[in-house]
Amino acid sequence: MAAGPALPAAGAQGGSARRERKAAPPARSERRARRERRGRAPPRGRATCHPARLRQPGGAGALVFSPCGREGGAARERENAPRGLEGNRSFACCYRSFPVPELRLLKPGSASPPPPPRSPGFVSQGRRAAWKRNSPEAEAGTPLLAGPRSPSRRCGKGAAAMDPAGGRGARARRGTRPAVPRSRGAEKGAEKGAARSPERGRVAGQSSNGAATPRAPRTDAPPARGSRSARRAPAARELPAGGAASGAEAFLAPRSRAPAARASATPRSVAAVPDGADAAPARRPPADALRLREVLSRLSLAREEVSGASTLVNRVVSHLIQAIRGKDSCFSSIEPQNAGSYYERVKISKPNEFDIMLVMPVERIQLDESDDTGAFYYVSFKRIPKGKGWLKFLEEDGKLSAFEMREALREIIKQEVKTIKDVEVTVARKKPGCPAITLQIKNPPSEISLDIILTLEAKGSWPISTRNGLKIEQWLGTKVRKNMRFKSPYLVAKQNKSEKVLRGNTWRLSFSHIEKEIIKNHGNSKTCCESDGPKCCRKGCLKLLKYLLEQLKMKYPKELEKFCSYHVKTAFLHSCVMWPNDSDWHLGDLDHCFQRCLEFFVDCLQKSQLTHFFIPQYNLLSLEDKSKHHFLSRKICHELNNGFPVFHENY
DNA sequence: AGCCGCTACGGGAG
DNA sequence: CTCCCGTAGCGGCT
Repeated sequence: MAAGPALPAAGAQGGSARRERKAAPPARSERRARRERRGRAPPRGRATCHPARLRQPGGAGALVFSPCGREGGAARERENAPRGLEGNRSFACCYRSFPVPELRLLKPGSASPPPPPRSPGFVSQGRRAAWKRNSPEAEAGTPLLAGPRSPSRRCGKGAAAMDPAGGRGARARRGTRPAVPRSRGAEKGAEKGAARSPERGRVAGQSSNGAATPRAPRTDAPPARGSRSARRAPAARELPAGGAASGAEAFLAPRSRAPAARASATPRSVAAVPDGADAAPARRPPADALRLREVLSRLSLAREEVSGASTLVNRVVSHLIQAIRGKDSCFSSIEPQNAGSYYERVKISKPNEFDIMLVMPVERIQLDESDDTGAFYYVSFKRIPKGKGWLKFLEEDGKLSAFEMREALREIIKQEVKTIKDVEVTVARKKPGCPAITLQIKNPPSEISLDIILTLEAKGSWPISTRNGLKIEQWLGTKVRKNMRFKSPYLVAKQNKSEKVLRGNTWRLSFSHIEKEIIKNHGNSKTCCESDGPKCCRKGCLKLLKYLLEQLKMKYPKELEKFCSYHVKTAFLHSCVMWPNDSDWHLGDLDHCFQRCLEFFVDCLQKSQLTHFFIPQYNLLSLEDKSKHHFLSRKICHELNNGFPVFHENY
């Protein structure tokens, strides 16, 4: 992107009325312009909405899906043999082994041209400031419990009266004064907040006292208003004939779509012809979609719980970071990086598990594969960093000992948790082979589990084993993929169990930071799930997948102990690749999309083949556990064919 | 140059 | 809609 004073901000280029409105305060637009001149990406990199990005699904995604086998061993329908993958190497390469969905691709001539590159978009750097802000002092005024819930959902006035004290001046943030030039020290507390731009959270014409302008209930499809919708129209017009339905949808088996389409607020054409006998087992009553949504709503995190848990976790983490940095010169450069489902916003049920990576940048290291998975490595230094205290973690052969490093960190943490006041924290017992140091934080009446993961940021390019992974070109774009691969790969201190002698010197590649980025920016079009953009059900599907596995694990703890949420997350990411378009994930099609993900996962289980999303040669389902994979696949099929009874069971 | 206070904004809950 | 948390950039300060 050429820099220059005349360069329009990405948001303006995208033509979003909302963004232009947001850019109104002079201070901010000036900042943005300055940022652009300095060649930086716009905040969060999501401001660009290139009409051509909203292309028709010519790349892939059109499919017909047969239901999986029934409980009891009915043969799976296989009449939709894989074909049509030619013309799309990435899919052919990675997904040819999935026989059930049939990817019918448009001919090269009819396919849309490759999408224009997206703006870099991923400008992430752990910022210490954020962590400092979460210090106990900053949190002191934050009440753990929000005020009583307003009886009405539109709680403008009531909400304005809620908890006037609290962290970061947020309560007063949406004042009505225009943005004023910043001056440090002069504006504290409410003043500070009042100085903020009032534009956010308000629509034109809304009264300043917080009373909401009456409006129609929200639907899945935002009404055509503002310039965003208008600009989306050309892209829609590019779609193949078939009205509002995308090219992909035109191919979709109508079987289980009919109810979903009814649930969708967007009028869409649905093929009228049911597809024969295999339709029966997976046909869902129309109420299914509603029930899944009801399940989803049960899984959302309560605000008070989030508030309480995040306060505790942030307090503990910021304390530990300060202490660890000061204790050992080797760890002085650690940066916390939030990871895992809570920070990906796909945590379900309770905010009781947090993952924090403590990232240590390391330069000039050499990675040697420790086995043929392509995931485990020995780490050694090409040149040992001076004065950093690394020597004590090196073995005789020069390999960096993951075990020793983690133990050193663990010792520091064990000492430090004792000094944390007001919060009761204990270090959990070691779990063999687990890269995390798990802290238990008392949060009566329950506990929060905080996983601290020692992570090396291996400055340099990704190992060769990842070369054909991350096949997101059709879904997120080639530029996004390139930018992601520009980021350093991470390594976590994880024992490779396949080693004959466990010496604790192997490190496993970790892509938590990339996964988080993908899940937070999951749309094929950049506006997916933004407040004015179309909502998709990708996250909903992932949450349901996690919930299903969680529930089944509760029901069959012994049989399913080997499965973890990373399996379903991986299957989900593959699903996103197979159905790359936002039109494949309409919010109203939740049940259909969820089934599709599950059927893909079941297929992986039946074949004992679930490819690591970033390391294609790495199979997450080891062949030794075939019977367990089949067990889970049978249980999932049972759920699929019976309306997910396990969602309504309590364990 | 790096730290840190501040502001802005997205996303999710209610 | 508002509220709140997480995230990220700006810019003053050291």
